[in-house]
Parts: sequence; structure tokens; C-alpha cells
Amino acid sequence: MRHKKGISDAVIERLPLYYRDLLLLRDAGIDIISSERLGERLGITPEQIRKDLTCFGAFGKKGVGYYVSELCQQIVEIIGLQQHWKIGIAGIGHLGWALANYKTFERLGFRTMGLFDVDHRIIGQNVGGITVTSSVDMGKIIREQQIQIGIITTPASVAQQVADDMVAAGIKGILTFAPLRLNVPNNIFVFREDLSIGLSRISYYLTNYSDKTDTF
Amino acid sequence: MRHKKGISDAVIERLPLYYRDLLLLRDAGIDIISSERLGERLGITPEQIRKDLTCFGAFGKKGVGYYVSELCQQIVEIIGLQQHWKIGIAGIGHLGWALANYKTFERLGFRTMGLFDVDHRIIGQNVGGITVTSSVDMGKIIREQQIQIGIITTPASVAQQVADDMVAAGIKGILTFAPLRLNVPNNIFVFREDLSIGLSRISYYLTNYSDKTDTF
DNA sequence: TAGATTGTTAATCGATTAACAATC
DNA sequence: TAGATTGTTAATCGATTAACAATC
Repeated sequence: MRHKKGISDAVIERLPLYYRDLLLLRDAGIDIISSERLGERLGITPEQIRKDLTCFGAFGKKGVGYYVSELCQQIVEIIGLQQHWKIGIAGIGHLGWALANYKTFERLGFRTMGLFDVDHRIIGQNVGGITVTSSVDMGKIIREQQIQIGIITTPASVAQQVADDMVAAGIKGILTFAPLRLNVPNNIFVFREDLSIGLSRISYYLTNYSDKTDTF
Repeated sequence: MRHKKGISDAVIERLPLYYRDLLLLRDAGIDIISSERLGERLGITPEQIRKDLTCFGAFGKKGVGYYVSELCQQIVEIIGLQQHWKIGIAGIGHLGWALANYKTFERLGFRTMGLFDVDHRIIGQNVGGITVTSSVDMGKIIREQQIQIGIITTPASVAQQVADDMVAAGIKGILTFAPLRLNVPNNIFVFREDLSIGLSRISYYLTNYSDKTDTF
């Protein structure tokens, strides 16, 4: 399999969509799927799907389609999910709690190994099978458990400090929900998830295209 | 202010970022900001910011920059946030709970007017000042409170039914966290928020560019 | 006036779509 | 073989970047 550098991020964002739907197809006992039918299910053009996949190799059979199980395995290797990344979550408010119990993470092979908070009412509680630890011990546990990816769901005011601590403990990638730009060494991958952008987009489209039938 | 049709979605996604940072600047008592400095703060090029804004008008002063308060107000009107959209959340698990208490939503002018669940242990509880109602009464409350935007944080298995009920009750826009394609009339705006894509992207980049310093 | 910064036009870059030859 | 569907190349479309004239 090719691992060409310089694959567009747009492609990388679509791969998990393909993968998750392929898992559903596999569970449903479907062996073969065409780009046409997969595209219908996902609302993506078949050309787009074929183009995305050929960034990494030729996984289909001409005149037939894609073998579901085979393609699952290929995408697992492309995304790197066979590694079963270990994750730690800092900030066990409701969002952190939700993520700690998020079944899709497990399904994708992510393993939650540490939950951290500063609130003594939360420390010691069992959340999704893991005991919440004091943030003071976060670095120690990240090192012990060899956690590679950190999720930050703390208030924005402490997010930078948490990121610094995670980086110091050896974390390589961070997914943050705090609405601010984190300062990290440039060998660390940071992605920001912004829950308010979606609502803002809806507001924009409702305001400016309010009768959709007229414009589409 | 111009409201040109056909503005790119990429632009629409950046507007809330500008807006939120402008609010911070305003709170800090800063009156004027250049695209250069705003770009530094956000990690966006100044050219990009200027280009985005000129889709809607000429809000800056040449040789000076942008007046923070004025630009805030302009963006509020572009996104349509002056409307104070009323929102309802279906599925008050931890994610729904987190969103019901999400301060950024309030800050942007969204008003949570209804919380709905099927679980009798949750119905009747006060979450962020709102009493959780049975999903059975969702349609009635959406109509009574004139809720315009729905957020779906239910399990995927019931998300379509919830969406159908929301649409039947007159909701115009839906933000869904369920990892599946919702079927709705095409005059309804649906945006999907996918919490697992961020982790998958991190997995991809850690796998394929593991020593970032070599490649960037 | 001189320096700074916008708004706009042109150039570049990249991503999506279309078309079709290859082949199962 | 005939029909179907991929993989790939070419064409189009759109978004970002660069350059600079306008002007505060």
C-alpha cells in the first residue's frame, strides 16, 4: 500500500466515514459494495470515493466493486487504527464523561486508559470502567500507561497548562475542545473540535437562505 | 451589507472563529485590530481574513484596521445571531447535558428552550435551568416555545425518528451528533458533527508523518 | 506628507467532476 | 462475450495566495 505524503486533509476526513459505513455493511453480511452504492448511502459521489481510495492503492475489482472486509482492513491500515491508540481525557465534566463512554471510539480501536480532573468530587469515581485520577498525577499515568493521544475537555482557562503537561509527559497528538489556539512544539499534532461552529452555520443558512426550496 | 448567495462554506466556518476572537478583544478593551494581528492570533493569513470579510462588504479602514465593536456587529448580522435562535436538545445523556450547559452557545445568542429524553430517571430533572421533558411532549413544546433549531444527541437508532418529529413540529435546522445520514425534507438544514473524525485524523497523521520535524 | 493597511484584481494552487480505457 | 465497475487521465471548478492600487 502506498503512503504518499501530501494527501489532502479533505480525503483524510472522508476515510473514517467510509470505514464506519463499511463496518455496518460487514455486520449486515454484505460482502461486496460498489462506489455507486456506497456513495448513495453516504451522500458522496462515487467518483470522489474512487479518487480518494486510489490515493493509497487499487483496492477494488473492475466490473465487480470493493470487497467490504478487505477494504475495511485497508482503511484500518491507512488510518493507522490497527495500533489501538491509547488515549487520556483531561477534564471529566459532562463532555469528558460523554467521550469516555463514546462507543464509536472503542469501535475504531481507541482505548481510554486515563481520565483526569481537578475536582475532588469526581476524582475516584468510575467512569466507563476507568477510575478518574487527579490531574496532579496525569503525567505519571500518561508515562506508565504509555498514552499517546490526549483529549482536552477542560475549561479554556486551563487548556494550555494541560496541553503543556501532556506534551511534557510524552503525548504525541491532542484533540482539544477548548475554543482557543494551543501553543505546542511543532512535532505535536493538535486538532481542534469546535462545537459551536455547527450551530453558527445553521444560523447563517437559515438567515440567508431561509426558503431553501427557492435557492436549491 | 451584501448578502451574496453562493458564499463558500469554508468562509462561513471561519466567521464564528473571527467573531469569538473579536469578542475576546472587545472584552480586553481593544478597539482596533488589523487583519495581520487577528491572523496571528487565529493562525489564519491576513489575506484570507480580508478576502472573507469582503464577501459581505468593506468593514475596515484603510491604513487603520478594523474597529472591533463594529466588526463584531457586522458579523453578528452576517451570521444572523441577532435573532437569538431558540434551540431544543433531544437526548440528555452526558453529551446533551454538556451542550445544555455550553456557555459558548449562550455567548453566541442561542437560547436553550427545551430538553427532551425518554428516560424517566432524567425527565423532570433541572439541567442548566431547564426542566427535562418527556420526548412524547417534544412536538408540543417545540411549537409552544417556537423552537427553530434542534440538536440530536440520542443514540443513532432513534435519531431518524427524533428528526422526523422535530421536522413535523416545525423545526428548520438540525445539528446532529448521530453518526448516520438523516433523511429530511430538503427545506430543512442538517449539519452533522462527528466527534470521531478528529481522533481518526490524529491517528492518520501520527501513523504517516510520525516524525513531524522531518516532513514539515 | 509618509507609513500603514485595506479591498480588489490577477495568478496560483488544489480539489472535484467528467470521461473513458482497462478489465473483471 | 456482454455488462458492470474500477482506476486514471483530462477538464473544470473553486479556493487560497500574491500583488498592488486606493486611501486613511
